[in-house]
Amino acid sequence: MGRAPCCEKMGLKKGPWTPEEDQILTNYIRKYGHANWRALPKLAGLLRCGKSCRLRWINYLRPDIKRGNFTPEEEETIINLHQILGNRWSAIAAKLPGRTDNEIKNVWHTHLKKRLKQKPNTIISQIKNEPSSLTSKSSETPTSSLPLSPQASSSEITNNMEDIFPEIDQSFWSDFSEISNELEQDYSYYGLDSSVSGLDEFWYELFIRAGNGQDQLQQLWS
DNA sequence: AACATGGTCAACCGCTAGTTA
DNA sequence: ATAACTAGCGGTTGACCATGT
Repeated sequence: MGRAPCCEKMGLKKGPWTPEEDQILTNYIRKYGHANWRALPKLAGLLRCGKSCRLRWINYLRPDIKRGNFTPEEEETIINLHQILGNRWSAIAAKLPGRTDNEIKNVWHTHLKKRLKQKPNTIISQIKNEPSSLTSKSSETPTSSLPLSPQASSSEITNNMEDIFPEIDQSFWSDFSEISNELEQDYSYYGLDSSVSGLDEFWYELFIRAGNGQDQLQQLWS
């Protein structure tokens, strides 16, 4: 499979965007949309590659972008989701309307990672002491009203996670479903307790086991 | 005032998955 | 089936700015 050539042709501009370029790109997309990023710069009259245009639009020019500092609630959501999803920035961004994966990634590396390093046990102890708090805060849905019974099996949990995190894209859930099925088939191999009875305990078990066998878990998520 | 250092964030790079011919 | 291509993702870089010495 050949690698797509990008920005290799001489004459294409790189580096920071000027207000004029922003204006041209915004006007073009408002008028014609962005069905084909590769063709767009030529059609719009920009000396940029399609990739650069796409990034500029998604991370900066899109009208629904929320500017300004992250709220404590947003930061908490990022921390919680990162515990579950790892570095799946686009999946985390899907849970935070108006925030981009790039922005979340930057915030994580510049602020949140350090904060967690200072207090490494905060999240796990929060889960352990008050397991329902994480789920209800991050999903804005009270645990009691989740579409799960306290006796839900892991497959039921898996099937209902799309309702709990509706904005996360479909591909993630198909991956997750596959992994969860494998887990259910061989609980003992991964060291999970098959008597785990509900969502909170399921995640708690998973986090605790991740602490002891992170390699196995990383393999599962990769 | 001048320089060093560290933090922030926009943008780029390289890879993969999905689509099309 | 497979080669060519595009879109999207996560990691990394580098310019800029603030702060410390």
